[in-house]
Amino acid sequence: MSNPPTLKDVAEQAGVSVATVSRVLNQTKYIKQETRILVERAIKQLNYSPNRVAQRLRKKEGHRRLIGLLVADIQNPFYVDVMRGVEDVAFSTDHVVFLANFAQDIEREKLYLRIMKSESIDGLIVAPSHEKDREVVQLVKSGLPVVCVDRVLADVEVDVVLVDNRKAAFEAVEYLIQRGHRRIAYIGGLPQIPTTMQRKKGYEDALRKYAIPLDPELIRLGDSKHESGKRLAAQLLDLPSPPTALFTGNNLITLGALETIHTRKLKIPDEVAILGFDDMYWSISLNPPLTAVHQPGYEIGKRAAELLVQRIKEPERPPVKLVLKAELIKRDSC
Amino acid sequence: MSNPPTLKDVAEQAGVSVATVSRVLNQTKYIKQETRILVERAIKQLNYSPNRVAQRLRKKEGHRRLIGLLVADIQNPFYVDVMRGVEDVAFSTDHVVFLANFAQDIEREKLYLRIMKSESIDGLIVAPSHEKDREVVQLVKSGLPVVCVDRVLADVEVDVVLVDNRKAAFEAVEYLIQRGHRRIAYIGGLPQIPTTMQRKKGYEDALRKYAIPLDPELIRLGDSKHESGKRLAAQLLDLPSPPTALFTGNNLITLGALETIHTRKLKIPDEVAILGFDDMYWSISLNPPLTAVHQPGYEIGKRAAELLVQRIKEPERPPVKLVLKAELIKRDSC
DNA sequence: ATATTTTCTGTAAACGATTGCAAGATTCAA
DNA sequence: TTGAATCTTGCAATCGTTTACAGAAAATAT
Repeated sequence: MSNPPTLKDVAEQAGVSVATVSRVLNQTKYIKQETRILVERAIKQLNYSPNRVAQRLRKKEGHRRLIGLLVADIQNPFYVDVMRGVEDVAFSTDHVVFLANFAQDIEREKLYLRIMKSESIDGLIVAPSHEKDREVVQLVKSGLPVVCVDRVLADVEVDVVLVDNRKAAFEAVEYLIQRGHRRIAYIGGLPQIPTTMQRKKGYEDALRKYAIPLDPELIRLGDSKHESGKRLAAQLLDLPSPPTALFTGNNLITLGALETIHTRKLKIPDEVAILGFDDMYWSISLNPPLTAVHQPGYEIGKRAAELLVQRIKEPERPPVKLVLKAELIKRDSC
Repeated sequence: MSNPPTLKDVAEQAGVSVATVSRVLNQTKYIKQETRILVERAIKQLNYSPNRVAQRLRKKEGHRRLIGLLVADIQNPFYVDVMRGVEDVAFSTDHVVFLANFAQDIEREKLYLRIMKSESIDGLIVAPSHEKDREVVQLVKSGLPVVCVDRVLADVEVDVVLVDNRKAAFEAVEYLIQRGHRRIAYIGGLPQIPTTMQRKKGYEDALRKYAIPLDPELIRLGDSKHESGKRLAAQLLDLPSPPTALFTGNNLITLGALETIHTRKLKIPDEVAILGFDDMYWSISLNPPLTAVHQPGYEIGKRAAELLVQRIKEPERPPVKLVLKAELIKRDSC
């Protein structure tokens, strides 16, 4: 109903000018005790709090900064961890995060990028949907502080935080081979996502090292979501000569594949083994406890946020590539 | 580096006044074809997009609206579903959502409410941390369109979307009793959260109906997080006369309790049964497939967003309470 | 031909804050 | 008492938009 009180309202209530009120709020020196008290009382009476929209418009160097966080899929627990990391840093460094989820949808990503830009954010953390993502590249070039997480950007210098996906995938598949598997399938996500291809390369590296022929039938790419994991796992298991082990390219795919295996009442790992990229904190409660590649999602988010905060302060610092360690957690699914 | 182009830049480039550019952008009639083309070309050349901060400051009505979504815990898959529901509606009705997660921390909730308010959002969807949440009540009273999800607010009229928690809990516990359990424990979340208490009441209703004495030892409230589920389950299992079944108050608690049970290598449901409030789409892949109360999280979010959009358009509409159906999904954990 | 209506465009005042500048009020020294 | 130095405040411009108002140009009517 009634609009929130403005500086002007406070000024009238206190009988001073808006400038004075502003100065009280911004802790400038040279304010008489009396007026300060007067103004503070008025602020309390009206329950005034400054309009950040106006502040952002006016100030170049605002106090509490706005950082955008654009993630690929909020349903994926990995990104939830990233987000928590970002948020904790933001909170403790007096930043606010504007989160958007584009659900692996390129159109939505574009829209949100436009919106973030025009919300005049002070910096952006993003997992670009592909290496050449034009919109993101343009944003970087325009001088906006940007940090990429999980996925890299080609042809442009930018801070990035991720794990060595190829190596992690290699180690995972090597482990499967060491456990005696020869027919190993890879279920990946969207082909344009850099991690999908990096993990595929790691998978191929491992097969090559052990001289296992690559069977294209055993490589299936989907859309990075639960449903595609379910569907592709079913396709693979229906093969005349089905794989004995599944290497699944992300959390959601893993859960989808598990669902297929369970509805078919297959025994893991005896009838089919599974190893997932991305761990979940409840992996131990899955049936059976899942062997998985653990990416430090929270850490990734935290580091990315720290880099961003730094870059906002010091825009000319040369870009950094931070490669964190991924770790294979051995449990009982293979 | 270079600041983003403004209306003024476009105007200069096109050789017209800023007003004209603005009119082209806002599709006003009375624009000559020639100038329109001129302006559009300039816009494209400069890759201009309007500054929404300035727009929000200037306009009261008629641009892409900003709706705030304040959730209690982004790690909880239930809220992720809610969020997706909200986001889908927002997207298709030309709204933008500003998401914040207060991680069950009252201080953080307060901060984010302040921030949302001063970001001049057009409406808010929130899961208040307790019934009398002063900040939220004040926001409602100030006339800001607000919709509560999952949790109610006392003493104030406001749109709300939730399930009948007491009834759902009652049915769940009744089911446990029918399966032969007599010593049933309840592990709840934070005591000040309305749902914690509603579910506790449902639990007590069921015991009372079957004349099972209430043992206060068997009721444990924690902080709604994974870790507390883990810890409280351990306490319960260490009791001289431990419960034969656990009724867990939310997703994260359920996963925590499962972890405890699994690290102790106890057989579910023979040695201890478990029934969780809140289902997860991968519940079937848990060990064993989890029996759980399914709340329609996506639907809750969707309905809440619809109500909010409606209320923004028509602020005087009387408040609505939408009670959706929760359903017990019977699997193998009890 | 002029009068009237309809198109088109620019000027300038908002929106709610911050801030350089200058003037008025105090204090203090001489 | 006077002059300088130090506080304290208000005026007004500014950030990037939208929009009421008015004036100019074109189209139409008389």
